Amino acid sequence: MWTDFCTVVAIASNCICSIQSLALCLPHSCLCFHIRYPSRHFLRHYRYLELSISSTTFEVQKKRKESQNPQTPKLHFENRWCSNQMGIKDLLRFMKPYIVPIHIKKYAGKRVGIDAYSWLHKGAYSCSMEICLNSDSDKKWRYLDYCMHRINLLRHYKIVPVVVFDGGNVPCKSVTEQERHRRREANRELAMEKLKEGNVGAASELFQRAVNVTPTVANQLIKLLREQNIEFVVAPYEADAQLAYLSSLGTQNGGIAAVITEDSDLIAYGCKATIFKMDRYGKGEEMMLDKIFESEGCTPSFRNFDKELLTGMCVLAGCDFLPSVPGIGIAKAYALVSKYRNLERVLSVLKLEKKKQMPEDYFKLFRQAMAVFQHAQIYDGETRKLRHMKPLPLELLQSLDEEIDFLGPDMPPSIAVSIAEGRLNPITMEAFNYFSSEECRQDLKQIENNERLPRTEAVEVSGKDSCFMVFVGKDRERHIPDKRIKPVVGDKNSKEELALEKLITPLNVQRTNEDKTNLDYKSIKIPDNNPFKRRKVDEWHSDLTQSVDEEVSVTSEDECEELSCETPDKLLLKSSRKRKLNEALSEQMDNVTELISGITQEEDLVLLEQTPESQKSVSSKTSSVIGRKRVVGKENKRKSNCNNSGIPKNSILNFFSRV
DNA sequence: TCCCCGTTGATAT
DNA sequence: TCAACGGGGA
Repeated sequence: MWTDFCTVVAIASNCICSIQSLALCLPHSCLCFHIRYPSRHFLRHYRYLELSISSTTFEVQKKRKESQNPQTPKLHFENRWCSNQMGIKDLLRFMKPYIVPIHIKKYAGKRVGIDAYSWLHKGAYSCSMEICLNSDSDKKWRYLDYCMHRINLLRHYKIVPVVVFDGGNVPCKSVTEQERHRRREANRELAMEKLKEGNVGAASELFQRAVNVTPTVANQLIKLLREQNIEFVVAPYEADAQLAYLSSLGTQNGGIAAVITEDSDLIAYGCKATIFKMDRYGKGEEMMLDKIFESEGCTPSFRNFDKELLTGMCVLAGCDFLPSVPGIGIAKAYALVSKYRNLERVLSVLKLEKKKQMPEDYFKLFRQAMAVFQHAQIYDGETRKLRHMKPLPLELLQSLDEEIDFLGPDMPPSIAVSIAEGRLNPITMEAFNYFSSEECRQDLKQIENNERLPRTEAVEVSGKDSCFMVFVGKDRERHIPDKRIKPVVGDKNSKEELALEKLITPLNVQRTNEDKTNLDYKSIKIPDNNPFKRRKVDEWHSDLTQSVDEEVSVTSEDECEELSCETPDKLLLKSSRKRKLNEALSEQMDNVTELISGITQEEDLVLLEQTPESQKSVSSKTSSVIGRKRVVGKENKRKSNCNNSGIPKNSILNFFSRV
């Protein structure tokens, strides 16, 4: 409503207004916005747009910066209720006296939480166009390299990374989320226009603003983490809340010593130690909560503050869940809280001072925002259930009229577990395919060939007293670490299958284009991008042995390529020769082939045993061994690929190649 | 005088 | 995305 109103004002008054303000306010449907939304270059050179309206069309004239009249009346657009603010406004600047530069090695031997989306977003900048266009280029996976590079950096310093992903959207943040989504979409459309015009530079800048890190994108990282046995959890809602909760736990209970993030919200959540702006070498800025409350003679002083007052100050200054009252910034918020030391009193004073500018329901919204920071829904890894960070006191419940859905709706434990373990998309509630990328590629090939393919689907089964998830599809048991998630065995008349009424994902669902290309991450193996050039001799040695193995793998790859590079005629001739040879030998070699198939199955089993769950260490030395195993595994899989392209699986050629 | 808030250039990816 | 700067309202 507000944005529509602003647009009407802008057009009706035939005014000249700041183009950035205009961009903030114009609604999605406004043609003028789409056509004239400026590129950064445009913004630098043409500061104002003059809007005039003639019967049916808009005319937009550019005014050069140099010729602008400083007296030009500007419409002041406030779009406060569509906050694009990330975290608490100006909090880090305000807290500067308490922020100290550190190196991540300080946390050697400790568990450190990571806000995964902050890294995913940064990583996505380098390949934003590829992600937006869903390109087939390998560049699309750069964001994974970025994240794994930093995770490897932590592991290098003997830090145990605990990666935390965002889950579903919290209802009270939905306005902010919608606004962000709308801007991304607008930028994407403009980027496409620029691309059509051939202006790749402008398009790429716009794609950077359009890139959206979806749970599907994040799930690619989850797959890598799972393969490397790196601890991760998908929060039911806000990752910040989950991280703050983990930071409140002792190390023995799965707690973390610090959080690496870019979001100042962690301070409002009461996180004990937060590291901001960690760079590629491990340098960052740290803020310890205890030091804030303890330090003397430092301004601003928080000696008389407690966690609640600090959170209150953050909410007053404006956060993702509630924009600030006009005229109240971080400094005013601090002054008020410091003076009255009671949030209710601060609100009463504020109401007297800012009567006109304060929304009627500000008190309620303030309490809700406070409740999000103090009582957010988090996943309890021990009980494997959702719970509140801090239990909701009765008084608070009463003051909120017992409406607590703004914290995010409750969900059955089985769904919470599936989300936390990265098997269920927390937004669409569709099951992720969590096979390895190689298997997915095989599946996709089969889909492309219109072959019938058993799929894995998450299905909610409701009983009288229980609700649990089942997974239907191939290799079920192997991929289900959660014992409560029951595999459905292929008996179509089984009771379970009859009960599959509430399908979370329809069985005939097609994989989206996004899913399809995302499954193709060819280097799902450990990205070898450790930034440290000086390494020990034994590391060089292990690298050398690894490189020998890689050469083996490259050779087999070359062989495959050799096959694929043949002309179709030659290939046909080759395969027909092989087939004839097979047919001739197959009859005589029945017993042998049975033996081979036995070997194949056994080998497959060996491969299965080398699933990531079996890896017990994430140290660099072990990972090189794991890497070696995986290379061998990869080689085997490649061989099976080659088989698919021409040689029957049980053929004698297979046997000889094995020997 | 204080400090909110819009603008701008720099920076990283 | 962030820090710095300056205008302008309180």
